[in-house]
Amino acid sequence: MSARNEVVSPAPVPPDRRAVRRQETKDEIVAAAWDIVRDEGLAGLAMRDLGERVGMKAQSIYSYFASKHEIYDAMFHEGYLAFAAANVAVHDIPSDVAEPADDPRAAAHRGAHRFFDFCTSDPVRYQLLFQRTIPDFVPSARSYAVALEAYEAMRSQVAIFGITDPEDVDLWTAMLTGLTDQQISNDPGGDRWERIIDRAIDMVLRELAPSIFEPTAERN
Amino acid sequence: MSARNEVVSPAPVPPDRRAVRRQETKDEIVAAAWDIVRDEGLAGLAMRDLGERVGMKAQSIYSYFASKHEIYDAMFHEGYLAFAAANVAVHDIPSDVAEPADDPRAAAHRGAHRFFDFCTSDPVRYQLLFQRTIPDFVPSARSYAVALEAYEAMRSQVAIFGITDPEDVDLWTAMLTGLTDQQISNDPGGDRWERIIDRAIDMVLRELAPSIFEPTAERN
DNA sequence: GTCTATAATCTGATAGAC
DNA sequence: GTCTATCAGATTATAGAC
Repeated sequence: MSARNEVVSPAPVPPDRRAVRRQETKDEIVAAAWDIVRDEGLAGLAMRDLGERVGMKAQSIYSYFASKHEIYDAMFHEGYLAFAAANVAVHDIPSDVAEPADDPRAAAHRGAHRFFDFCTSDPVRYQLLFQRTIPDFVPSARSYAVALEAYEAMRSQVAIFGITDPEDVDLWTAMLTGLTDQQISNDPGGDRWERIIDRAIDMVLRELAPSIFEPTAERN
Repeated sequence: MSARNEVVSPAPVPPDRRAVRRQETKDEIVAAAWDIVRDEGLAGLAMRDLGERVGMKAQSIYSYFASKHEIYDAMFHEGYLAFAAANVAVHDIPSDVAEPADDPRAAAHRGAHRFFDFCTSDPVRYQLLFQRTIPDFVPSARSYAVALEAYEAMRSQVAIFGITDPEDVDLWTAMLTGLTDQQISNDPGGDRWERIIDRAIDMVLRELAPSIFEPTAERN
């Protein structure tokens, strides 16, 4: 990331302190943007407010981001990195605790709750990442690549449960986003749809991977 | 559609022509607002553009609506009326054609497709009615009542399929909005999730109302 | 009921001094 | 890298003439 070394001191890998500092400030700006957006809504991000929150004039932000869209893009990028991390984390859970690590049904339930929690914990992020709600915003190639990676991670994730057919994957995602969406839109802060996740997941698994429910299921 | 008679002549109930005219103009403004919003996004509604589209100055609109929010509210109101109408329409379909009118499974499939079509045919309307995306907008009591009515209509609708338990209804709505949402967000204009509606509905019915699938199902 | 005029404010973005 | 100054325009909304 900060690979450009401008001044090479005696060290082998001299971190360009200029670039590091710069990146820190950019991160700080993006963090402030998230704060604002959570308060004012996704469309309510104004350069003025943003500058005020990081302690500089709005115009100075243009030293770090060429436009407002570039800030949205950085948020999009960051959001999908977080999403991918949340999904991957499903793997490294207890390996030999209560439930066998390779119990696909338990893994499916965990995965569903992870996704649900990730989305409902930050509705505005959900809006930015998964709904097309900012009219002109188109993610950059770099950010879009991260989004695709995250989707692929999810695909390989559900493949563990035995869901590989594209239509099956679509049914899975529809069920999950449906629960999530209803929770966010109709019971924000509550748990009305969270309560029925396990039931919904079992229903879907029974449809898509019934072998999971067989007494001594031998996968594949 | 154009059922309102403007000139009544010797009729017993003289419609206040002033009021009628006024209502017509209000309807025209709201219709123009929908046009703009479909082009520019829900947040992209500007009084200037709105005035231009109906052929008057922006300021004149304030003779009809006290604020921009009142226009959003009128759209919300109109949208839920349309939603209720679309749902109710499920009843009066073929009564003695191919499928028996009281075949709950077929009725469920029809209802699902109606909802799906209603939503995907106008994503911005979907956004206004079902997602909280305009930060400050809160529907008026009058509009909210219509929204509740529409929800109740949907409830009595699914009751026909044998879905009455609140949690069951929530699972039903989650599945439907999930299919809808994925279609709008990830394949706008396509049919990737539309294709799996019937399968998804059967899956849900098998979970919520399995008796439907019994050879000679006697309901209740 | 529609207009002109205008208030009062916010918008994203640029130029150039330091 | 941050600032001042400023552009060029948008926004919603009100006052008051006609």
